[in-house]
Amino acid sequence: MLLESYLEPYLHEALERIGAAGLVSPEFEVPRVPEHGDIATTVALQLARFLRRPPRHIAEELARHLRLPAHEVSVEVAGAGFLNFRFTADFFTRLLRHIADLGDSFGRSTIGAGKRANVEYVSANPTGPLHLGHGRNAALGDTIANLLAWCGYEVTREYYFNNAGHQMALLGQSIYARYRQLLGDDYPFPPDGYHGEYIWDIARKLLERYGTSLRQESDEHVAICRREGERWCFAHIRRTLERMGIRHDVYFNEDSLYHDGKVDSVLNALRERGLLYERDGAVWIALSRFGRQDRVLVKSTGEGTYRLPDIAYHRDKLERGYDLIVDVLGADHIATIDDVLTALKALGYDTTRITVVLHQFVTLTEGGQQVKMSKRSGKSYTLDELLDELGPDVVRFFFLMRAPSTHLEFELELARQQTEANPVFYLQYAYARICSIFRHAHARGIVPDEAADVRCLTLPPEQTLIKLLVRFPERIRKAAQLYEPQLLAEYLREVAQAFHTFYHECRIVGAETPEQMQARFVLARVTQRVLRNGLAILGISAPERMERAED
RNA sequence: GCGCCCGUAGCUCAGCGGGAUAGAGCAUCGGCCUUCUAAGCCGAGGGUCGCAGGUUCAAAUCCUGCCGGGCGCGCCA
Repeated sequence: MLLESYLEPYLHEALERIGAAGLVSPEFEVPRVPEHGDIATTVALQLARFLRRPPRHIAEELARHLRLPAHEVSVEVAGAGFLNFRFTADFFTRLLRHIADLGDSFGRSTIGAGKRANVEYVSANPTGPLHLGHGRNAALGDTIANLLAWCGYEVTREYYFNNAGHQMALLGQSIYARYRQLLGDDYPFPPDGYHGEYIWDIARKLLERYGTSLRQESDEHVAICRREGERWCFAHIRRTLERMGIRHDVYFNEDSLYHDGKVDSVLNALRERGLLYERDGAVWIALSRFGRQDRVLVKSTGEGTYRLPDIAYHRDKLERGYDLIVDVLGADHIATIDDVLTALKALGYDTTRITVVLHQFVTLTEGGQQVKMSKRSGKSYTLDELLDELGPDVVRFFFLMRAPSTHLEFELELARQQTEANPVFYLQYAYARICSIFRHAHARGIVPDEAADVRCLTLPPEQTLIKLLVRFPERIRKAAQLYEPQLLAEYLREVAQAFHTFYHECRIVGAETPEQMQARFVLARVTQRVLRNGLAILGISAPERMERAED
């Protein structure tokens, strides 16, 4: 239970008694320093201007009229007019008992119960391997989906697969050119073609499978290259994502929007609303009516621009009836996504169901110097190379530990360190250490009692840890509602820290009494669950043992 | 030129639905392993929260302007 919701009725009552009910809605905050109590309200400060009285006086009067159960909570007036509440140790141990009984459901909420959410992420074109930016997108999207699931949403994880259009044609042409070059032909490479080494790999595969039978240039042969290239790239992408523990529920093909008539349908709908016009042989959408720029939807060649299927795709997601649609996009989509949303709004859709999570770019550094190219391949770093070098846990954590809206500097030297410097190991170590305690107890024939009385946990390290654990559900909810996984990462660091401190000051096996030992087992068990489930939401493994690095 | 994001400790960043002494990690310095994993704990130093105005009882947090950095502004995706 939240301390706020516990206090609200008492506070409301006191406000009524002093004739100040309904003037403001009381704000609560968790004080930065423990001396200021467990939770504070600034309601007296908020009321000062309405009551035209010094806030300190209002606070004192409120304190006098608060009828709090003394065995649970006390109040004091402090500073300019804060009301600081301090709960008793007994109150917190009862909360601990409660959350221990919740087991693995502790942390889950029902704010999304009965609602369906769709989270679209990665959605990279199948024209090559995934890079760093895709990695950040993947980690963010997957974690946001996990967070929403913990809030009770029924979550669909979706990948929008851009397999129509110009870029794919270019992929086919690039592969075809390499294929011909492998045959020794002096065949020109397309000017904007894909230069990566993998294009040669695909061409070699084609050579193995088709021999020289594609040598005669034709649309059909280039189409074979395109198809094989798409298949190769997509398989590659899926493998990379699987290494990060990511699997989508739905792979939505862009070309299906054309085949199923959804592109035509959206064009018709826009035309009916008078939002389309022709100029220079192209079809434009009149977004300038909504304060934006007009854009081409159908090129004079008859091809759609990428905006057209994007609108059709988002319309399709809206039509599928999701209560919440989340798009995780890189900063380069800033301009276009607003066009899509504006068009959908013009079609009468409720676009407030769509939330766009934009993340900024990733720069890779090593010793403070920007790394553009991989030393191994000489090409720009791929996500696979990063996973090879660092493993999925470190990669995911580094992508998640910063707010999406900030530029992310991925420091290779720090990430490589398998020791104290690396923040991800700090969390995993706390978990492994707890597991070790239970192993140690088991080896000595001690059986932890899950239902033990925990009222004796009144020491500062014990109380600090309990107070932190209690906040787990609230932190998940906040991270989910703001789409900011780093809030959870930071919280888990605090939990790990509080546990390490507790560990150093309080023995479990070897406690003063059997009762104390059993109570501390319960505390360790709840901490273990919070760490395991928190790490699972971030998509990071919780190892039951970690070998100590050699000095 | 326009739009979005960022400017907080030597470095990387939390905090920013306003609140009481601005935090963490790394780096630096000093303590702690006959006891459940020292990948740990305890402590120290280090800040005009880019600058200037404004709103407020109260601004790192909200508003405006400026300065600095990133990204975007195609009949490319």
